Amino acid sequence: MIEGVRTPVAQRTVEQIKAMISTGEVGPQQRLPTERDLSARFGVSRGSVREAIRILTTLGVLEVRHGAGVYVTALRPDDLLEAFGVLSEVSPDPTLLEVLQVRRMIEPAATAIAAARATEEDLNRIGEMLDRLEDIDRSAEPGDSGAFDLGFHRRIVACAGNATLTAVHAGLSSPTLNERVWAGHDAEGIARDLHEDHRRILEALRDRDPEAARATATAHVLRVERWLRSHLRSVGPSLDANPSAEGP
Amino acid sequence: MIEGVRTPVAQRTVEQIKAMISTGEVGPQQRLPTERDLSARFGVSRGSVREAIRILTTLGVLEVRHGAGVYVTALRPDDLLEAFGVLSEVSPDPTLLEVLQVRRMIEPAATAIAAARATEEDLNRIGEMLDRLEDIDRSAEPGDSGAFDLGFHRRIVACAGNATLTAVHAGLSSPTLNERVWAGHDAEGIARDLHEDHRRILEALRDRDPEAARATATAHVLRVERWLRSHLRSVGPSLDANPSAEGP
DNA sequence: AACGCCGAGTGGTCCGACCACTGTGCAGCA
DNA sequence: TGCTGCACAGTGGTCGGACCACTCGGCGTT
Repeated sequence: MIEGVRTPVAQRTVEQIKAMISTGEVGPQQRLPTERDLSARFGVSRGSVREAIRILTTLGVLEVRHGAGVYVTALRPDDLLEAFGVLSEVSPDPTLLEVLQVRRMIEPAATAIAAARATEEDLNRIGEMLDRLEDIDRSAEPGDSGAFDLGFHRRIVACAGNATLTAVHAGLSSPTLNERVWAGHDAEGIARDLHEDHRRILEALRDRDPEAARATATAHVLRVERWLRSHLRSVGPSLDANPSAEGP
Repeated sequence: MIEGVRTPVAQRTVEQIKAMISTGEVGPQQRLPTERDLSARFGVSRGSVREAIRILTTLGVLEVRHGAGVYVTALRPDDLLEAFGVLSEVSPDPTLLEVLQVRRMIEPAATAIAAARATEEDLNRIGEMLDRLEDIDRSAEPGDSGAFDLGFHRRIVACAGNATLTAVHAGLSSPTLNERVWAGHDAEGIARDLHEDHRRILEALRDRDPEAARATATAHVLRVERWLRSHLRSVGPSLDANPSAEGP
């Protein structure tokens, strides 16, 4: 008997709930039966149902509203790739280099597409973000500098019109990663270079020039990558802390 | 109390466990205190601790061994991106096109790098896999055809030597996705084209020609992408995004 | 008609008990 | 002496019930 595999109850429950979604018994945005009902229906304890729900919530498939019920998400890529962020939170430093290398593959391509697809309004908003970013940095107060840098790149990628791409890119460029890359290394003159990169990227977008967009984006990521590589050895391996309070 | 935000206990526990890892109290591969100990230490119930552990397990940070204890994983990218696969399991069909578009960005780049880095042994194993794939398809038995197709591409990407890239690519090319793309559409003559693509890619790798590798890989993914696009309409819209983003 | 209160129902948390599995050390055997 | 095998203690896995915190809709007041 090869048989004899004991599937954990919680795991089995996960499959059953996924099945409910696959078969269409509950569709996206729709409400699931109550924990107590599911418990009775599957013949398992409520605690096990809760663990299953926790798993699917972490995976971005379900969404729990206290006092209101459990709902299936829209199942859009940004829902399902939400958990992606841990990568840049707990990974050892050398992995950050790998992450940047992956960004060097997708961000230029995305920027090139954005050059062809971005609307005037998109470009204006990207420009505004860049203005604010430079204002902040000029005022020598590195407050949310990273947040706007992030916003700049994300908005560009979003212009490519591919939600999956946007979500993957978001996972590879979390605030935590940015923080870890620049931790304790403000200025050093590289900020000016980065701003220049940003301006060139924006120009390429305004020119509707995909090739220029690709090239400038590549150069930008490459600059960060090289900077990080040269500064990694001096700090040694570490796992960053992360008291990240969720916003929206 | 200025405090007004009520953080769920389980969520807080997740942060506390992550902190234990961040501070180095427990390192990769090491064992965590028992659920009961953590329960006492954090002043929360064992059930809540379990939910927190479930979350971190889903994220690939922890690993549970029944009867032996809870361990921190190696925190390698393939651990942390394991959950990635759900994307291609529950996503609506249109998302599959987006996924392929992302693959079109990273797979050619990865193949180009592989052309420069693959060892002789790598190339031989890739070649063998291709032989088996063609054997299977020629025998008109589409059994594990998909598995070998997957293996072929994954092995190439692995040659790029970037674990993060490998993990991301794996998430974007799961068996489930392959299955969904080709479901019920064996042959149709496209199989021959795909094999030809594969051979060309392998030739480029053997020639150590990154540009050729990039071009052939792009052509290959593009072929799949176009095929899928032309076959998606025939099945009609499945779970497409809906305009009902209203709150109750 | 508009506002505000309240209660039923939902998820959130806790407790204590028992089951299933693992690893280890001791006892028994060869 | 050396190995085998079993029992035990400790761990995660599951269960049931109880109570708390929150949401929401309906009912009453104004």
